[in-house]
Amino acid sequence: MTPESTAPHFVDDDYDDPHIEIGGLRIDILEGAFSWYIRSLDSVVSRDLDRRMAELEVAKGKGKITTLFLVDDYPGVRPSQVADVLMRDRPATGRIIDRMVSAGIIRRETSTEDQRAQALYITDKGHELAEKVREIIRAQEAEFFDFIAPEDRDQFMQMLKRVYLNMRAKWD
Amino acid sequence: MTPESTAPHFVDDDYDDPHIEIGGLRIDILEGAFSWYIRSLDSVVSRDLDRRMAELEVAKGKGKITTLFLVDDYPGVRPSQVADVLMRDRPATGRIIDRMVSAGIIRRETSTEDQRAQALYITDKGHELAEKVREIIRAQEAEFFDFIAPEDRDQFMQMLKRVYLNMRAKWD
DNA sequence: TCAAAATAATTGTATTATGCAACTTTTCCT
DNA sequence: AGGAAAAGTTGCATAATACAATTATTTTGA
Repeated sequence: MTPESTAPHFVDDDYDDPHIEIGGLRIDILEGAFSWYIRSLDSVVSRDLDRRMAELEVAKGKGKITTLFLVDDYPGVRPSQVADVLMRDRPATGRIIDRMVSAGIIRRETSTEDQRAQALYITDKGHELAEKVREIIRAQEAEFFDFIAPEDRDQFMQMLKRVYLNMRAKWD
Repeated sequence: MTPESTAPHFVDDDYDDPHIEIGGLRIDILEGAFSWYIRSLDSVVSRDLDRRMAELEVAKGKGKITTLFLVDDYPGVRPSQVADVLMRDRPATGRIIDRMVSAGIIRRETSTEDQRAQALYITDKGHELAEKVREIIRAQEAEFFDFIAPEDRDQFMQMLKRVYLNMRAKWD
């Protein structure tokens, strides 16, 4: 989108500095741990996302956005399938769905094939919401990760994807 | 540690597959968003970490581990400095500290130079705990990210570090 | 065929996080 | 000295979160 020349460049950062210093404190111990970076990045990204979506019905917490998109894309999807994508247990998934149903975003029906199971459907309101949320996420990606140069962008994305897939494999 | 040849290799994965499929559902929409991967990875990593630390006083939630290490490494560090590292507001940080003080992990004193401020110190119990936690994190890193080949490991770490630093810059 | 096992989802419980706004106390600045 | 700034605390409203136990339905298999 933005020409590479105008965007701040990834390589400009002192990325090869062996230690990170914050307010005079060197946080050496924490470095070297993937988990620490992942968890720190998550805080910032999630908080920013919450702010951008503050007025929408799917703000706060992890799972609602993915659920919204899944139901929007797969009419009749079942809670257990959603739980599987979310890598969360069914109670947690069920409560996410509860709230979304109360908000009139999705609709719950009993599956015709299996009386135990439910089939989820998006409502008109939910579909509109999904469009808004997609736009917000696009905006966040553009504004928040703008410092990553296009080449590095692909590489970082591929790495995240690999780690994600391997982590899923470990999870199942 | 483990020789490269025995570890499952990073490059073996179908990392260049353009879409990810879970239980028959293609989650194309979610791909392309850094935030989605970061948030998903966080869930898994954090949950695993919580399990490993279930019996310890710093289990659950983000911030306690970093706080523990900071106080252990920097005797007299102030809550506001901790909040700065955590990128969290002071109430949140204060409550983390409250619980750690109650648990006898750290000690709170009024700073001698500034009557408004506090100085935090680790207790013997806290120091022991820090050692245990360091070991747990080492174990998690080894077991959880074992599929990343050594070369890729450095690369991924550098990328995370760059993104982290840029995100901090945006935050301040 | 019918009881046991597996599967789908809900409910209950206890703990914790989270962000924001309002407030107190102390220090800094001019 | 007087107001602004800074360090922490408290209150409040929402919600997430994991785990155990329960109900209802379907599948399995002897």
